[in-house]
Amino acid sequence: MGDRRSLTPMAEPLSKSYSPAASEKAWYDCWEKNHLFDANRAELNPQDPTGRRAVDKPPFTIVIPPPNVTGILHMGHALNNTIQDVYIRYHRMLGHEALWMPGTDHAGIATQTKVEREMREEGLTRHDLGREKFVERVWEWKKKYGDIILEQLRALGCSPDWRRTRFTMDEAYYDAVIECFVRLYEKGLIYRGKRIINWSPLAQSALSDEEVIHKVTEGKLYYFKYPLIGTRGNEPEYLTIATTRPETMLGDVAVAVNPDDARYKHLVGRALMLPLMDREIPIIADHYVDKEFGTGCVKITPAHDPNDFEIGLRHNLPQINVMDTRGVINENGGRFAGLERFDARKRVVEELQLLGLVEKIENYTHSVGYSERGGEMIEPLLSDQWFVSMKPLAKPALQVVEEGLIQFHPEKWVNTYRHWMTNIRDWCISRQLWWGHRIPAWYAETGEIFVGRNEEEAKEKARHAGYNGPLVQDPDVLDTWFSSWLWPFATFGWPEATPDLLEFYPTSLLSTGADIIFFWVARMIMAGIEFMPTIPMKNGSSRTELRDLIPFRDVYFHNILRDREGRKMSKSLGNSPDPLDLIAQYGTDAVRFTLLYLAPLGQDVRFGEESCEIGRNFANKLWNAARFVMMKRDEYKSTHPKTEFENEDTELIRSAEKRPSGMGYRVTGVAYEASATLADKWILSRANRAARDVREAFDRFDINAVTKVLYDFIWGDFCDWYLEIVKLQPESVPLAVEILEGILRMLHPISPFITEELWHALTGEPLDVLLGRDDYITPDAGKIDDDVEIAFGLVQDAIEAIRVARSNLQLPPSKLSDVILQARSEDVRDIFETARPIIERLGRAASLKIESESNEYSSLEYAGEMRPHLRAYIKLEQRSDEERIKERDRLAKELARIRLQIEQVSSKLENESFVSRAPVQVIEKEREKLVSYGSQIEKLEASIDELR
RNA sequence: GGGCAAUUGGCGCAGUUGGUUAGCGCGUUUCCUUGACAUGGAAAAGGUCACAGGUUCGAAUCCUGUAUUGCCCACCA
Repeated sequence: MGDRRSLTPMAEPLSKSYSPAASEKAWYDCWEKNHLFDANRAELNPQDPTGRRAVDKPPFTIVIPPPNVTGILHMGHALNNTIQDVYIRYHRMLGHEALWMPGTDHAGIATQTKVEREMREEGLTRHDLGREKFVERVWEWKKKYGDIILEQLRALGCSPDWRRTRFTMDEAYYDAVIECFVRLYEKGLIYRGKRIINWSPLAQSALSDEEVIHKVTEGKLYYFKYPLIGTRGNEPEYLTIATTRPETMLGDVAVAVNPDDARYKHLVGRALMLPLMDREIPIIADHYVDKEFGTGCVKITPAHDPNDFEIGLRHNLPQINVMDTRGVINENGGRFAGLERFDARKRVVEELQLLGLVEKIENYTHSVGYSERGGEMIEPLLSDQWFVSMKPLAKPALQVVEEGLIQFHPEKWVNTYRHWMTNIRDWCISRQLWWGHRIPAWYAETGEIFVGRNEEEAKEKARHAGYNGPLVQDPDVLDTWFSSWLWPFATFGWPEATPDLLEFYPTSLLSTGADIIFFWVARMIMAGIEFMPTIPMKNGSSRTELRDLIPFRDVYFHNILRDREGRKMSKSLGNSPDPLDLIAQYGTDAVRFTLLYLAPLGQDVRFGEESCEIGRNFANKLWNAARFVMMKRDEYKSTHPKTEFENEDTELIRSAEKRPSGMGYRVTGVAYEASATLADKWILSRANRAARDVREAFDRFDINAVTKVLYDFIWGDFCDWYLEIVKLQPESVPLAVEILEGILRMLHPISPFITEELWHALTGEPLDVLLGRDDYITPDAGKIDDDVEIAFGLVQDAIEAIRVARSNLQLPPSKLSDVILQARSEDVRDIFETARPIIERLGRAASLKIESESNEYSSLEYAGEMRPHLRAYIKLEQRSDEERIKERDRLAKELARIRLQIEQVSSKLENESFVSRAPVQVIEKEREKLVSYGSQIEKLEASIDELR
C-alpha cells in the first residue's frame, strides 16, 4: 500500500485535478485494516486508538435494511446506504460507539424463483430434486452470489461492521424465528384457519395483503339472468346479477339482496336455478348488498371472494371451490374442469349467451389486485393458512409513534402509519415454498396440531395430549417478513440476552423507504415491544419501559428516485443507472454528495446521470482549494522558518488531545491574532456558522441541508472569497490551513475518500491515524459575529458594484482602472478603508479613492454603479456615442425600476395603519429604503441628463 | 371512495415561525486561459411564486375553494 501515490501524497505534488479511482480502494483497505468500522463493546476493548475510553462512549446503532440476497445495488440502495453511512460516520466522529449492522435477507419467493429459473434451463423443476436437495441448491446459490450486494456497498464507501454480518437464515437467526413463532402460538396470537387469501398462481403460494397491489384495470361488468324457480303470477322470470368474474359463477351458492329492497323483498327464501351448473341456490337477504349498485342482486361465491366468504359464514352456506392452485377450473366446475381461468371466463359467457341468459355486458373500470412480485392477477382463494392476530400487537406499536418515542422523518408518515395500524387485519404468514423458515407445526393423524421448537418438543406435546401416532410437519415456510421483523434484535442474538443485544438495543436510527412502512417498519416496532421484555437491561434490571423496548428511536424515510421523466426507477423500465458505473465515472464521493444534494426530505427526486457532475465538480473544487492552501502553507513555512505557526501547525496536526473541544475553530498562529483582518474574522464567523448549521441539520435529519450548507460555505465563502484574499494576505495562511482542516472534518461523513486523502496530505498523519476516527467539528458560537459578517458584506457589495461597472464597460481583467468608492456613512467608509487592499485587488483598481460624501461625478467621465450603502465609479477613458446611448438606456431602465420601488415604499409609509401597526424596525427599514432610493433617483436623473 | 403531497424564471429545486430588491444549480448570452481549479473565474438576461376568494398594515409563506400532477390506502359485486 505504501507505494500507492494516493496514500503518500506528500511525496509528490497533488495532481491538478482529483482522480478518485486511484485512491478509493486503497483508503477503503486502509480503513478496514485499521478496524475503523469495528464497533467494540467496552468490556472487550476499553480504549480505542484515539484514546477515547470505550466505556464512556454512548452507542449509536443502525441496522441495515437487509437487501435481498438476490439483489444487486440500484440507485435506491445507493441513496439509502449513503444516508446510513453518513450518519454512522458522523456519530463515529462525535465519539459514539458507532455500529452499523450489515446483513442480507433470504427473500423467500424472489430467491426461490431465481434458482428455479436457473434450473429450468437445465430442464429441472424443484420437484425433480425434492425438498432437501432443492434447499441445498439454493444455499449453494446463496454462497456463490449472495454477497455481491455487500461487496457493492464497499464501493459505495459504506462502513458497517463486516465482522457482524448476518443472514436471516443463519442458524441462530433461524432458531430465533422459530422461537418467535412458538411464543406467539402459545400466546394464542398465531392461529391456523381457512380463509380467503391472495393466491399467486405464478408463485403457487399465498401472499399477504401487503404483497398485493391494486391497480385500476379496464374490465367488463357482465349481467347474467338466473331463472327463478316456480315463478308465480306476475313475478319476474329471472333475477339479474352483475359480476366482473363470470367464471366464479360455477361456485355460486346463493344470490343476495338487501333486506330493505322493495323490489326483491318478497322473493327472499325462494330459489334460483344456477345456469350451466343446474344447481338450485337460495335467495338470501344481507345488509352488505348495496341497493343502488348494479341490479341490487349479488351472486354469492364464498370460496372465491372475501365478502362472499363472510356472507357465506353468516348464512351457513356451503363453500364450493371451483379452481385449483394454478388457476385452472377443477372438478367442481363440471364440464368446465381443466380450463384455465380466463378461458373458462370466455366459455361461461359464450354458453350463457347461447342460452339467452346474458342481459348485457358493460365496460367497467375497477380495481384489481396483482402480485407485487410476479405481476400476475391475484386469485382470491379459499385455503388453510397460518395467521398472526395483529390487533393486540398494533395497539402499543401505534402508541409509541403517537407519543413520539419513535419519531418519523418526515413526520407526515405518522398519518399513514396510524391509518394502517387502526385498520389492521390479520397477517397471513404461511407460504407454499421450500426456501425459508419451515413452520414448526406438526400434524397428527387425528388432525390435531402440535407446535414446538423442534420435532422432539412437538412429540412431547403430542404425548402429553395423549397422542402417540406419527406426526407430519407442515410443509410450508414462513413469509420472509416474518423473519425480517425480528431484525433489530435477532441480529444481536435474541432470544439470548447477549452482550451485544444489551449494548446496542434499542438501535438509534432506521433509514428506509416509505414503501415498506407496513411490510417492515410497523412490524419491527410490534416485534420489539412484544419480544424484548424478556431481555434484561444492561444494568440487570428488567426491561419494562416502552422506550427500552422499541427497536429504534428515529426513522428516516428517504426519497424515491425517479428518472428525468419522473418515472419511478425500476428494473423493468431499465431507467435506473448502475451506481457502480456512476462511481467509476464520477467517483464515489461525487455520487454520494450528488444524491444527498438532490434529495430534499420528503420529496421524490428526479435524477439524471449527468447530475453527478455537481458532486464531481465540487470534489474537484475542494481538491484544488486544498492544493492551493498547501502550496501557500509551504511558501509560508519557507518565509517564516521559526514562527509559532510552525509549532502551532505541528501541534494542530499531531495531537488530538490538544483539541479538547473537538476541533473547533480556534485562532492559531501569532500572526493571526496580531493582525486579524476583517476578512479573517469574517471567514472564522462563516466557518463556525457553517459548522453550527451542519450539525443542526444533521441532528434534525435534514441531510439535504447539510450538503447545501457545506457546498455554499466551501465554494462560495472559502474558495470564491477567502482564498482570493489569502493571496494578498500571506499572514492569513495559517488560518486558511485551519479552516481547510475544519472543512475536511465537516465534510468527511459525506465524502469520506477525498477528505481522508486531503487530510493526510495536509497533516502528514501516518496512515493509522484516521480522520474518520477523529473528532467532528465543534462550532465556537463565540466566533459567529453578525457585525463582522455585515461589514464584510459591504466590502463584497463594493467589489461587486465595481465589477458590475467594469462588466458594463466590458473591461478585461488585465485592464486596471481608477476607482472611486463612495460610502453613505462614516462607518461604512471606515470599513472600506480597512479593507482597502482587498477592494483594490479584487476590484482590479489601479487607484482607489474612498470617500464618504457624495461628490458628484459626471457620467461623461465615469461609469457608476449604485447600491443602498455605496456608489462605485470607474474612470472612463472615453465614451463613444453608441456607448453613451447604451448607458443612458440602461440608466433609464434602472430609474424606472427604482421609481416603482419608491412608489411602493412611500405608499406603504403613507398608509396610516401600516405606520401604526407594523413593528418599528420594519418601518425604520422602509424609511431607510426611501432615503436610499431618493438619492439614487437624483443621481440617475442627473446622469441621464448628462448623457443626453 | 378516502387520505397525503406537490404546483416558484427553459429545466431541476431552496425559501424554518407572514416584512428579503424572491434565491441556488443546470442551461443561455457576454467577457476572461490573472501563477488552486476551464470539472474554473467575473458579469448579464430570464419569475405579477398554478388559479380564485379570504385573513392581515403587509401573503410565495396562513385559511377556504378550484384545477393539474403524483403517491398511499380501500372487499361494492
